[in-house]
Amino acid sequence: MTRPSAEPTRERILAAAIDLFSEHSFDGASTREISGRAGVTQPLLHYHFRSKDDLWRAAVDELFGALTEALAARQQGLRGVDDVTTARLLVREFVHFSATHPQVHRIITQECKVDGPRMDWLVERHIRPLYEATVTLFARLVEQGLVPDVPAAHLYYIVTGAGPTMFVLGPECRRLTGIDPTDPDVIDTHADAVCRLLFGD
Amino acid sequence: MTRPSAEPTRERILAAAIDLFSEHSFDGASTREISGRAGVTQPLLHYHFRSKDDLWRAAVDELFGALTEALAARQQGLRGVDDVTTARLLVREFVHFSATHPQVHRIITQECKVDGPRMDWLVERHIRPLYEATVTLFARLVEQGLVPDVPAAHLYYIVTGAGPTMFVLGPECRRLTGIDPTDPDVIDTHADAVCRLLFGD
DNA sequence: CAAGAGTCTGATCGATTGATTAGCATACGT
DNA sequence: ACGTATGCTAATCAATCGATCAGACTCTTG
Repeated sequence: MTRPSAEPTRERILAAAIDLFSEHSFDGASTREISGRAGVTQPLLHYHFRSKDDLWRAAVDELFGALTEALAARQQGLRGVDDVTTARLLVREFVHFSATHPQVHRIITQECKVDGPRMDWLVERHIRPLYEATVTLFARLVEQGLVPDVPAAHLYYIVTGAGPTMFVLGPECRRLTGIDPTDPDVIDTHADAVCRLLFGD
Repeated sequence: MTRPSAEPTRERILAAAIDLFSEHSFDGASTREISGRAGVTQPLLHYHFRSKDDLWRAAVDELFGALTEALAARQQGLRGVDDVTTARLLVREFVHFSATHPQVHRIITQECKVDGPRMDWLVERHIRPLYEATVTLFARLVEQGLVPDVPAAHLYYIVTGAGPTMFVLGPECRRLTGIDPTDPDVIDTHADAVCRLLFGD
């Protein structure tokens, strides 16, 4: 048997941290709860990550890295495609990712409603690149009259609001409407709806 | 000088609780922080409200009471008006209220992403009535072809996502876009944008 | 004026928080 | 084979959490 590698445990801790930070907020998720779900002892968190704050940053890096990668990969396959189709498919990809990874928008809504060091870090490191890319694409569409004439920043918040909310509030959605927000058909229906409102039929 | 009445202090405590619960979540807001902002001592919270949980419920009642009242008052003034115009103006009212009271959607996104007694209580007491009213109105509009043919539940989550998100993430919006989400002109622009996407020009 | 109810504070409780320390066990380098 | 670095745990730290209790102050009532 080989010497136990640190990597698998690190990953298990990060996965537990992503879930619990996104569900219970930074303050609400205790290090003991995270270590418990990861199946390790609490001091091990401080061995792999120096502090709770460092653990949060590592978890957010992992989560937003996956989002950025998914969007970049989708865009790679769309070289030469016209702007409307590109935007349509990127919005679909974003809705789909938000449905399968509701933790992203959960963490955003937790950290970005109050000023603080975590918000500063999150915005500059992960959100701003996505925002800039979204806004330049939407601005081109508005210029060409392919999308209602709305300031791009407002379009950004409309998409990032309308797309993920149903899945961020997944448990509420199930209880309130009876609809299962993890059902692939439901996800497709929602992506259709958002795209239809934005780009027309 | 008259004997100090309990009512003003109760209101100050509730106002502080609404702000801090919505900003830092139930776990993240300590009773000492709330009492400090309200200018009273911490044991006084347990005098006016039996527990932190009771205080949270009272604060939520106050907050959602204001929302329900604002929407009801708006609808009262629209007796006899056609469905599209009614929906348009109610959505505008909702966006405006969400902009001036971002605490509403902040608390929803905090409590409704995980099952629990607070979510059950919040959904059945405050959210379901608003949901039912919204869905029946939207279903009529879809039936008349006045709104894209999208299941009403999805329209509900699109509106409750696209409307408040810019204001829920107010500090982020300011930092990310330079736009001041408390500016009345910005609020109007956003309400315009949401209505245009939903109901056309 | 005296008794009592209502409003509020200081002191303190046990529980839980993030963090630190000392030390155990195992596999690798020499 | 021996020493050492790596991965991990048990025990425990001070700080903070929600909550409780006894008592102080003030106005109302009889």
